[in-house]
Amino acid sequence: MSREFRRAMPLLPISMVMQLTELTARQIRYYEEHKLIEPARSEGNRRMFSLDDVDALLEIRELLDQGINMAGIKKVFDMRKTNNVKSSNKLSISDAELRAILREEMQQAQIMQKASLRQGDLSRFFQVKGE
Amino acid sequence: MSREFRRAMPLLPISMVMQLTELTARQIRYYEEHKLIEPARSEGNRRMFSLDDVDALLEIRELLDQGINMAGIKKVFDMRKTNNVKSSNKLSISDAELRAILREEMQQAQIMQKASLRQGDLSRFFQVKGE
DNA sequence: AATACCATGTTAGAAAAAATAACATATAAA
DNA sequence: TTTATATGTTATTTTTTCTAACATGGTATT
Repeated sequence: MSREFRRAMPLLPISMVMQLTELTARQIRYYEEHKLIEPARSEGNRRMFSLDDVDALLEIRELLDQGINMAGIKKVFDMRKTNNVKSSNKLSISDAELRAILREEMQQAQIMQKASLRQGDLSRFFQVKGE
Repeated sequence: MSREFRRAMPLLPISMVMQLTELTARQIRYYEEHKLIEPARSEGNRRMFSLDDVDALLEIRELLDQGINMAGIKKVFDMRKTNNVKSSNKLSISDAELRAILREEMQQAQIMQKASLRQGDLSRFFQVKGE
């Protein structure tokens, strides 16, 4: 419980998140606008991000790199959310479904050959899920 | 590599550290002046604190609460440092864990102290959207 | 081809946070 | 009492972040 709490704790200013995710402030705010993340706000209205937020942003970046657009990313996030509710644990069926959606979205997106950066996972810096 | 690296990573602005430790900015800077902590600096010269820094500050606060003055705290810190080098991990690790536990308990206490929403755990510190 | 939309860049102006530095002060030590 | 400690307070400047608006290159649609 407390580990989850820590990961959900809003601690980081946007500058740090920019560095960790290699996203611009504009992008981060845009994704918030589209409800992909919902960072907390400080008293003075500054966004404060949790490690969970950073995770989400890293995943967004990864999906973007794969040529998936906002609509697709939203779908992926929604599916993940509902899947988590149902089978509170790891995937297998959900994984297959997810791949299906990904393929679909990738087709529609006419992927261009972007050198696929390997996913910059938070595990470089933080304890993730397992530990 | 990762665990220590993560905990040593400078992520937090001073405002967060103030809330986590319940120390004033003045105090935190004063302890830095006395070399009890050495937070990193951002490009623009802002102090960025690691979780290790927060740990140290929590311990400082604890010792202060016990009536120990700066000189005493310095000594304690020095002893711990040399102990870490000499008797390697066994002692220091358990000690770090102890502090971690203490911190968790504090957090838990803060949670309990207030019936809160899932993301509202820190709502005395932050204004969370939709609250 | 022309148009519209999407995701992001850029810029301006305002507000908040944080830095340094100086001076103030209550308590403890000498 | 005088001095030293540890922290408060205030002023000023710099950095960071915010919102909002407009700009733009690439896709998709018509």
